[in-house]
Amino acid sequence: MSSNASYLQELNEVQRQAVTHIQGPVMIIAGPGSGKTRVLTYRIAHLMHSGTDPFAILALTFTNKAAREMKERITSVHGTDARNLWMGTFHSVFARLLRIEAPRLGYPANFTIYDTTDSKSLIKNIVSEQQLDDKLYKVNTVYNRISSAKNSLVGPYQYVQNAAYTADDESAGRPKMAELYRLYTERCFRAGAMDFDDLLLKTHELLDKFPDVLYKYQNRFRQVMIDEFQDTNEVQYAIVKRLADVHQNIAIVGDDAQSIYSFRGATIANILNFKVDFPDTVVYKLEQNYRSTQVIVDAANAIISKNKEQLAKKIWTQNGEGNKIRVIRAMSDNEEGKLVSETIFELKMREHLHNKDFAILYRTNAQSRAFEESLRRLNLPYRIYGGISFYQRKEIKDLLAYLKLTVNPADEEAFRRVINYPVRGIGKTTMERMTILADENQCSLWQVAENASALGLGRSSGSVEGFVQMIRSFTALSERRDAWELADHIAKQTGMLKELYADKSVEGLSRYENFQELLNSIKEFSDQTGEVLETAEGETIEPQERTLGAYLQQISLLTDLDEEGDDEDRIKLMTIHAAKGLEFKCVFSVGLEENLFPSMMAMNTREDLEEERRLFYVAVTRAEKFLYLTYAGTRYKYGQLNYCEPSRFLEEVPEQHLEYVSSRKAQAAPQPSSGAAQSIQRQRQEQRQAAAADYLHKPSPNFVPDSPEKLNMGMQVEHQRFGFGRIVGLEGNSPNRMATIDFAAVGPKKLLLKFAKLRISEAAGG
DNA sequence: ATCATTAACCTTTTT
DNA sequence: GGTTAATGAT
Repeated sequence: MSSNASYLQELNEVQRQAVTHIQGPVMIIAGPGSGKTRVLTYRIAHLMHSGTDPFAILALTFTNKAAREMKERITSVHGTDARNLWMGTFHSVFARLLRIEAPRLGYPANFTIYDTTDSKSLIKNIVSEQQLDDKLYKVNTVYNRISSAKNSLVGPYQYVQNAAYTADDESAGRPKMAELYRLYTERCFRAGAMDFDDLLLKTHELLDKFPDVLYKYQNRFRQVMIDEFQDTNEVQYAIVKRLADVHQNIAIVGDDAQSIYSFRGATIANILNFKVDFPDTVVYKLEQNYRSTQVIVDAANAIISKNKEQLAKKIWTQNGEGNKIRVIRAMSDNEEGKLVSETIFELKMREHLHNKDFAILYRTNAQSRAFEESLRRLNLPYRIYGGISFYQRKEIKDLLAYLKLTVNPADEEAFRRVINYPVRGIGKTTMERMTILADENQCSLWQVAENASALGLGRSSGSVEGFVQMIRSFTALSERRDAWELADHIAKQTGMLKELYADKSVEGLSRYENFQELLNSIKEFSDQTGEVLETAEGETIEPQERTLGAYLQQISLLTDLDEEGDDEDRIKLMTIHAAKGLEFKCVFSVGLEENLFPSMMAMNTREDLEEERRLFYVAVTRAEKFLYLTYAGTRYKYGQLNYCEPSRFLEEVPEQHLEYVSSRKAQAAPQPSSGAAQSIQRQRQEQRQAAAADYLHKPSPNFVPDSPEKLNMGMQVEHQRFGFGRIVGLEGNSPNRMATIDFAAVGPKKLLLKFAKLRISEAAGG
């Protein structure tokens, strides 16, 4: 290699081989913490370093965040032209491709992207229009059925002819499923809309139907890389397989042990097929873990070894042994929250950690509330990832719907959303009549609206046509104004802004703030200058085109995991799924109970259970230094109290790596070795005793912490939890100034003043 | 046609 | 527990 390729020095032997092997198919099996991202980024840097045009490199990830991170790291290793890479999520890259090629398939270039909510709302409409029983044809069922068909490359036409699908539907008493799929597809098409799955399915269709298009992209992308390959589904693999078919330069990176998305169609078969489809594949295994302690790596290995289906590999580490994994049992879900928060509070001080070093990982989003409450009570800053995204809020979707209509008036979901918001007297009856008319004429609702009076809509014609005029004026304006100016105009013109401003309730205020935040984000987008770039082939593309359409596309593929704020010093709360690919100094894997984790839905087949176990493996391997496993004895579900059994997964962690904690007092208590189940029994008793003997200090009713500058040697102070004590030592300078305080109840403790909340109860005498 | 109260549904996991 | 569709009153 050339002498200035100094970045190769930073890699171990296997990593270096994987990075420098740039001809032909490569499979990189990357265990947790094995420097996977490093290998990916350095490989791309190396490609460019070796003369590959960045425009010829296609790099696909599953999250925007992973893509963004990689771009940043490549830029820092290699230089500035990382922005020219075709790098992003499967969905965003192919949306971009479809933006160019969609007209070939009869879609407008400015097609709308339906998010899950849009899709489900459309399905709901169709089911009711077809006068089918919505208890039998549940929205979620229909949606999932259609989605999984799409992910398996089965279109509506193939669906009817596919005995496996139709037989399933028949036996489930849902013979109309195929018809619903057909209608749904048709409606999306008429609305000029693609759902998430279409972005993949239509890309595949495009490459399949048009040899010239296939040829174009096969030759454009001379290097293809895929991250988290174990999560790819059938369509995704079919697409990349075709793209790499000619040059065979394809590198996949993944870990079968971290495959946790089979519910979304991901299939391990892709890893097996890869070797068949690309017979010259060279495999590299990254097995050294740089992330976690010996104890954590050992425990993770033991857990995953319980699975039958897996590729052979042995993850090892040179890191120190580290602390034992602590198991905390709480009486209830609320106490679980309290114990976790208190443990964080304490550990943060003892180990001088930051908030952002902590993560609370759970199986379901619904579990977040107990932690949220207890963290707030202790004044610990946190951030919840997942749940309702910013872009899912009503006030946000409303404005976005106007913007979408401006770009693509055929968009049915956007139309329905704002046709009567703010109220303009177009109600249910009118909408029903319009829906029927659209169906009779095989056209969009918009086209019906355009001809409202001609089609005989009667009284409402006036308001409907007024609406049409308004949207047309927005479209006209959008040609002369940027995205922000238009959004601002719409907000005022429609009266939305006024209406939101008028609502002075707490929620109303927050809705208004969200609305402003959206306007700001549009402004930010508009203010960035667009750049027109040229490819090696002399073709012009505008990857950062600052149009309204581009803005809408970008945000429709955003998750709230992608939102800013990674650097903020907050405790992170998220599902284990969302945590994949991340690492934290200290991880709490919570809710380790039967029927929750493993989930009740996932205990029917061994495959399901093994996926849950891989999920547990992912949770455990997120931790660098400290790992806590917690569970509760009772938990509320739908507001009903349920008794819980400890998860079977707890028993799969080798006993010698565990330490059972009943309260802060009992932390150091030695445990004679015995079965995990027995220990859990014992823990139950200890917990009860500890609860009775809880010495915790109750802060004075008017407890308000004093600022750290006021503290001096010898002062009597009160701490929220440790009670009263005297300052016997002060060291360091702000912001890392520390005090040693001799507490009456718990003895001397060293506290970081930045975090400790202390109230001066009595100044030092003399 | 709109607002307010009631009933049902829900929870895996996400681009 | 909380949201959201369906019913009923103005």
